[in-house]
Amino acid sequence: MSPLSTGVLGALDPTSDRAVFRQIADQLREAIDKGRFREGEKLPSEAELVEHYGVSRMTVRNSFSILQGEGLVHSEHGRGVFVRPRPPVRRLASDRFARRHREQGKSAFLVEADTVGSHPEVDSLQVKEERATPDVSARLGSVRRVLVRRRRYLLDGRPVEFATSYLPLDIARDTPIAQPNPGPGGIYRRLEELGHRLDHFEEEIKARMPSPDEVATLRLAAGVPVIHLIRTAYDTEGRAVEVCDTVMAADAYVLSYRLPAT
Amino acid sequence: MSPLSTGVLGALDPTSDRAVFRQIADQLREAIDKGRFREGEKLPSEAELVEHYGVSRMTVRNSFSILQGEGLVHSEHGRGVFVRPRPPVRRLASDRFARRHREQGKSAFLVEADTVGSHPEVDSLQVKEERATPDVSARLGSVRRVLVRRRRYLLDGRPVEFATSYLPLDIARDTPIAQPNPGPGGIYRRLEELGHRLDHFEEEIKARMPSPDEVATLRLAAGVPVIHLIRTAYDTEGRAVEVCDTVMAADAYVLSYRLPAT
DNA sequence: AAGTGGTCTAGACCACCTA
DNA sequence: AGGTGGTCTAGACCACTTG
Repeated sequence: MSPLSTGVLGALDPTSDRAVFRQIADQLREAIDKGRFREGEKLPSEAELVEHYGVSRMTVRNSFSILQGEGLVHSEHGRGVFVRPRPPVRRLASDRFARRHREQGKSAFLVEADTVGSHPEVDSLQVKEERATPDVSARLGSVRRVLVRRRRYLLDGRPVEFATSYLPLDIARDTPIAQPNPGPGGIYRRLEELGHRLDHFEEEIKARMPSPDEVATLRLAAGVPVIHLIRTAYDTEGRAVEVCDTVMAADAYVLSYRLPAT
Repeated sequence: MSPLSTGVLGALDPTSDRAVFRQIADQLREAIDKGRFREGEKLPSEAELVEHYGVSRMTVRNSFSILQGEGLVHSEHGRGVFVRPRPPVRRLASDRFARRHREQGKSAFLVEADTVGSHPEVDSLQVKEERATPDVSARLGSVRRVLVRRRRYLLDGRPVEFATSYLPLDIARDTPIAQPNPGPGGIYRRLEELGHRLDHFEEEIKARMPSPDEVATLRLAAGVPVIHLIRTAYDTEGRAVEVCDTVMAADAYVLSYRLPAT
């Protein structure tokens, strides 16, 4: 409630063509960018900004709404509007499916979380048989029914990724892959034990805004896109043996790939 | 103005806890998802929805604002609110930097656009020397000054990507790379001619909402994230010879990568 | 109890587009 | 000219958080 909390903000330019609520958003954005408001810090309240700029409350709220859409701030009912902190980031390296990693006991997700000191969890585990969607069927080579494995990954209690694997029934039915816990090394190691020696993976990446479902599942803040990754695993005979559809909170990931120049 | 244009929409549930503007957004979203409103089609006007639901205009506008944030619709001043059409997508394959492509005459962007029948353009070309930012310097191995090449790529008149390349001065100064048009095969081919045989590239990918600058440069619609890609090129001696920082309209791209399983 | 953001109303004037 | 969205006001009541 300090009268100085708006001290870093300037005045409006009444001669400008730019809408008032955009000018206010511009000033707040600049203040955030310049570090005048730090991560996690509370911005001036709506009432203070109404007072400072001499505008109506809806105008101030429109400004906040812009910044929220840009993912710069988030609001907490009854508490205030805060500069959104950057969450810890999960880096996915291009060697993450190397056989040497599979040959260790734990799954890639758990191993990696340990090395960065985060607490990993997997929940919403679901394994069942379903009819293949046209897209999955096309990727797996005209398969009718598939084994589906869904699971959600969390780091330090925060959901970061929701993944769904699809495997042809003739490969996966009545194998450890159809168990909720497929055992050490994960399903890729089981596939190799079943004689499907893995050759390579193909990953397709898109980014988009989340659906309301995805907002709920990943507990996404406003202004956070998702990375939608579809990976297909091929064995040495050129057969697609798994499709994995993954939706990731974009603010929690950096993907990295190595490309040959030859 | 047809009284039937809201025919696909239901009634509000006054007993629901869900805010009215969210209920309206839900109904519109569902209608769009089910194809009751097609791509590019106009939604009922604000006035019609005010009439249909018996709410105030601001409430209807809040609903539209949700859908806009999700990238589902876009508004045109004086015309209406429309279902946002999905633009044509540019697919980037993981072999896009293979030497065989460099050895052809044209740049990758132009070749590829031709094959999908789009009209490619490059503008805002800018070449100059600058001090390296800390991040670029770290990636290039403690380089102080760099040659900077900026350019914007367009497909069929639509900006889709804005790229900035950084090269160490000792490599690029007084070479064709410092020319606005570096010649056939692009700067990667020039680098090889200068004795820097390329070994591999590393790409780092993030997704996030665009800054206001990026919205302007790429003419992004509301609710469209950007893919931020940073590529580093390494020569056979392990030296980083170029860093390319690229911001792409996420709705215009699918990236694809091949990962080894070994 | 006081302060905060969340929702909603009922107006107003403007700029833009189509006809 | 009439319809459309863009901006803005001045209220109101509510739900949530904090002291």
